[in-house]
Amino acid sequence: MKPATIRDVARHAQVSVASVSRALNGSDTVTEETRKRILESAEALQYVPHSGARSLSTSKTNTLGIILPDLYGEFFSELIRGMDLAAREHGYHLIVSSSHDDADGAAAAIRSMRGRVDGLFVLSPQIDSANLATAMAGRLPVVLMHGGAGESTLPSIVVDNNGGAHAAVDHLLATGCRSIAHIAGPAGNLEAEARLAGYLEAMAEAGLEPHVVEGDFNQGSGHASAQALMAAPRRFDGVFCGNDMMAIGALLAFQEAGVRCPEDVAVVGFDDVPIAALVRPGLTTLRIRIAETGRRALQRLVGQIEAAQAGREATQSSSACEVVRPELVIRTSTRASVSTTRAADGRPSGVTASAQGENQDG
Amino acid sequence: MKPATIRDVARHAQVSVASVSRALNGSDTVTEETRKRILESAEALQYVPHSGARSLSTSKTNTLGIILPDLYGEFFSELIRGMDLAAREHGYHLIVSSSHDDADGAAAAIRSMRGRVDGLFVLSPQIDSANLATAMAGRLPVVLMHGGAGESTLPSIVVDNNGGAHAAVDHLLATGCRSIAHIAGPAGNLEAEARLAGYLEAMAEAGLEPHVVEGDFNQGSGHASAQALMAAPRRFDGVFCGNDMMAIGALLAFQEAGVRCPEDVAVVGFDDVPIAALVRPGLTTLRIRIAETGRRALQRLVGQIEAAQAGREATQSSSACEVVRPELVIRTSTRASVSTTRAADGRPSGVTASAQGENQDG
DNA sequence: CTGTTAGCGCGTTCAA
DNA sequence: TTGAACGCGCTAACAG
Repeated sequence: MKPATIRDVARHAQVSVASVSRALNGSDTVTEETRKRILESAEALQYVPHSGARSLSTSKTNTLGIILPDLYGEFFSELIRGMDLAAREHGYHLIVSSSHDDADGAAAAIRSMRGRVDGLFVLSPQIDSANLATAMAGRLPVVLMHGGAGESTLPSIVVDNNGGAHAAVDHLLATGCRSIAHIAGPAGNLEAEARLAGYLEAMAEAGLEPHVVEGDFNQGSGHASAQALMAAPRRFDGVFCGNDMMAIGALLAFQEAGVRCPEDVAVVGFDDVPIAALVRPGLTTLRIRIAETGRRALQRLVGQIEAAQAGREATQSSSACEVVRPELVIRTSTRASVSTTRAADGRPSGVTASAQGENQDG
Repeated sequence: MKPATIRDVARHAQVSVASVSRALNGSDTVTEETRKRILESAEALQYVPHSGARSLSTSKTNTLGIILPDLYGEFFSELIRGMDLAAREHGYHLIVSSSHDDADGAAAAIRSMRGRVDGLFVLSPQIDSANLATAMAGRLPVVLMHGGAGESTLPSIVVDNNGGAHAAVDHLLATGCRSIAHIAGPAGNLEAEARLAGYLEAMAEAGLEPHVVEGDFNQGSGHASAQALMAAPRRFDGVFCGNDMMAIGALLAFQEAGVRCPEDVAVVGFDDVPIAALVRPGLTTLRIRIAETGRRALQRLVGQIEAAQAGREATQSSSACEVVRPELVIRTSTRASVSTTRAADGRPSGVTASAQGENQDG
């Protein structure tokens, strides 16, 4: 009744377990005849290697863990999708652990990964470097993917939120907006704070008064924040939202209130999740090639793991902080530009004018 | 340098490994004093139990596997989200294995799960019962979640696709449509085929000529199919799409072509993914409470596992095929109804009139 | 109450 | 080329 083990196969094939192991793992030197007999026995017994046991003896799980924060949405789906695609190319499985609203929870999740994974992606913005270091007793390879740009010495991939926010404000300015509000992400979230900081800086540089309402990165809060904005005495003709989901919520709120977009108010999001191109008006946003970033993160983690297995340290570049520069994608939620936009780094940006027809992924 | 093991802790605390195990697992009888000493040693050595090793000796991984098909999207994201939430309540981790476009790939993925998980969700519509049975050597608890309604004796959760399709056609009919086309999902996909069959039946019952174009469940194919529909000589005033993503693609295609929805053509989708409520016009669709279905599936799988650990068979109900009945959600992509709609099972349906204001999830 | 020992299923030396 | 024995890290009997 119970699944066959390697010893069952050995007995059936009249050989030792060592030979079975060798034959099945292809590598070593085995007589063609005995190998054939072993394979037949394995087939007959429907033998399937026990990954757990194998992991224990090889100290290699071929599994990677992902520590996610509480909030969910298209951003993380896309990221995981990109990672997953790359993972199977490299022969790895993915184990996800989400819903970590607090730092302790995330730390516990990280600890529970020991002996279960070969490496870890940490996406929880709540957990700070100190807690992380404590939780990481064991030198598990890791790739950090939460906001704090290079504040840790661990390998990481971060988005240039500040630059992206600047580009958003610049674009709104260039298209004629004079009074730009910001619907921010939740306080305490590093990504949200960096985007807010970028907004404040850009506004200060332009000599404009900032106007901030706090949301929580979910679509509902974007809706509510937009209503709050409309209820306030202060006028505005442009809104930069901390992410796309809030921007979509805002778009709907404006629509319900009879406020036209982009004529009356222009809206810019952040992330370029797939939905952004599907709403009307199409959402102008800062594109992060999400799935590709996920793929890239996976490559780096695998690189670390392989390096650790072989030599000592990973190649120099792999221990650095890689930064992803968002790209402004102009759709119809903002008006036509009247002057040249500048990229986050000051050089001419690769601005993408996105046509209506882009909505074909098939 | 290497992580501390239980023996390091035992040595440090001057006790045996057994005592350490007992102290850490809380259960047994240990003197308060020695327990305290052990905990201190564990703390000092930053000891973290090795889940892999523990799994091997307890033959319990506390991990559940999910075998996903190739296509990704909001539907699966939502489902996984629901599962994940429930999983951590039950103390389980989730390991995902996606991108299985063919039956062999899915079977291989299932095999590779041995020794890695305590149970499995199979969502790949490509794998048939025969292959599945072969791959499942080992009596691993499983919950099937692909279209084939009850064709297997394994526990499963299936959507009443046929009934949902009937409801969609009935609704279009009730709102005055006379010529209803169908954008179908990919051939070979059980869900897609069941929805197509339901459409064909309902059309036949109404004495109408069917009109089918095949898509692939992605948004792009919905866009292309709608264009194909418009290019064809045959007129139509309603479209039932195999899923929401294709419906959204179709919506955009109509918009681009200047065809008004719902005035010129009414559109109905299937699934009620989160985006469905966010596009304009709001998409009328058949709601599957996706996250909740995921939660339910998890409960059933855990129920099976616990039953297998304890007694013999799971409770009778857990080995059955549970069916999820989609609920018609009327938004603005279809016109106002002029007569009463009937539910899939013939009784008055719990039709939900969804207001504009529903777009607040916060 | 605690320590010793035997597996869990597999990879991998080391002899033969 | 093959086999016997050990170890991966931990839990669970069985003694003491």
